[in-house]
Amino acid sequence: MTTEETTSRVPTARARARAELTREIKDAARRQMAEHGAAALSLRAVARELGMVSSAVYRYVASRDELLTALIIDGFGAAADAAEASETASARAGAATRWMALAHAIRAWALANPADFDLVFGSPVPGYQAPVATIEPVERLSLTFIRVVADGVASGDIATDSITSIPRPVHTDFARIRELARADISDAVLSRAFLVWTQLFGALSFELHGQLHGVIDDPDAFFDLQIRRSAHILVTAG
Amino acid sequence: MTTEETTSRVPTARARARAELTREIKDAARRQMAEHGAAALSLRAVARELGMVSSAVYRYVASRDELLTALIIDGFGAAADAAEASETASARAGAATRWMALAHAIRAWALANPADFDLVFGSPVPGYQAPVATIEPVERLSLTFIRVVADGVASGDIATDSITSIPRPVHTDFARIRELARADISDAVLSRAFLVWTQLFGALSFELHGQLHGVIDDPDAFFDLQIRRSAHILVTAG
DNA sequence: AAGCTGTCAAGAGCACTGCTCTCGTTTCAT
DNA sequence: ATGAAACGAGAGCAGTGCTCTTGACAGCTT
Repeated sequence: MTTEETTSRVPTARARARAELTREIKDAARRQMAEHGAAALSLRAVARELGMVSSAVYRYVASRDELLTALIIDGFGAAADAAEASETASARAGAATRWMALAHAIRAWALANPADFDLVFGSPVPGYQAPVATIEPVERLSLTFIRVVADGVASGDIATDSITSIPRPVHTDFARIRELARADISDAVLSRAFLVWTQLFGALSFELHGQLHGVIDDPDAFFDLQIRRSAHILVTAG
Repeated sequence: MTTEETTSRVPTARARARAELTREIKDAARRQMAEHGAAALSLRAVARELGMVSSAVYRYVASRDELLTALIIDGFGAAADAAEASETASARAGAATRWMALAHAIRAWALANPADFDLVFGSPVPGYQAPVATIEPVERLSLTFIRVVADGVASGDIATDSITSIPRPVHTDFARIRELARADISDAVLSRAFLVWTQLFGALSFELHGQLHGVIDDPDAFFDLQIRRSAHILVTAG
């Protein structure tokens, strides 16, 4: 993080020790973040856990924010990876099936890494401003979804109703997305796609933040039902 | 908060001063929370703003968490109030119209009080655990929504498809909600209601957390479109 | 009117945070 | 072998929530 690697072929003992320690710091930070939340991540606590003094950690990590950023990129990259894996695994299936697989993959990741989820989709940590580098994995995740939709449209799985009138400014936004994703998805379908996409994260937010407590006892079954409905919405002309 | 009021009819000068200062503390805290986020709320900063020393604030507020709780209840009560107001204002309209009005009211509140939104629906503040008292306004908000749905079912605005098979555990959960809300809403409709409800908060979360930046330039138009779609989903049998 | 009681603002202090700087030491490359 | 770079440790600054003590004052009772 702080310094440049030497260009020697064989990594020196120091370099290896450095890589090792950097990894340990990230691991400890990840553990703490998972346990006490991202906002409570403390460099001093990380240092304590590793049996070193706080200032020593700064040899490996420039700042708390930089560490946070690294964790975001790693953690969220994992989400994008999981999504892409589910994508390729069900690539031959219909659009509805693929969407459900994708949604379940994202949920599994979110349940396993709630802190990462909050870091990207939740309220931002007070002093922390997520740098541009963090949007790359988010974009990858979104594009995975858009690809499912585009394929569904191409294969005819997703009905393309043209009735719904799309307001002018939204049409402009949608046109840009089409261009960016290089996918020919009609405004109506794009709007349905946004609907199920935001619904997914709304449902995850509710589940992760305990909003379902005392209301829904079986979140798994509930989520599955919800996502089946959303798949139907995505596929069927409204 | 800390001490008991005297039982005298006319409030003494001291009691009035106390009430006044308590209000000022809450106001200042609310301002700070709106500006820097809930997690960054600092009692010392509040004290500074009011020109007093930090320890003096503890005469009026037991702890930072208690202050946070008070702000949640107040702020979220406002949301429930706004929702109920929109409810009574459009009580004679159809279910779709009422739902759209309710959604817009909730969005308006969320945009005006993003910190409160995060405090209730976002990632919890590190050390803070929301006490039970805070769920009362949340429940009020949910019940307002359920009433709209129940009325829509009763009036025939909301189609009651019975085809969709609901898993056993979810059926049990739904039955309890029916009983709790004293509303006769079929499983299928209830499931649709959950869908649009979570979609609403997913959309708000995306908008409030900047997830739409560079993607959607006109959030107002976009939200309106989304909520029209969700109204259609709520009303139409899937 | 005097005195007692409880409330008040203020300050010092504890343990914690992120972060910087300095100081010797160790390691590596030349 | 020597000089530079990297390193761990420690002190220190400014900030946080919160507690305890102190001295001043208001309001009620006698």
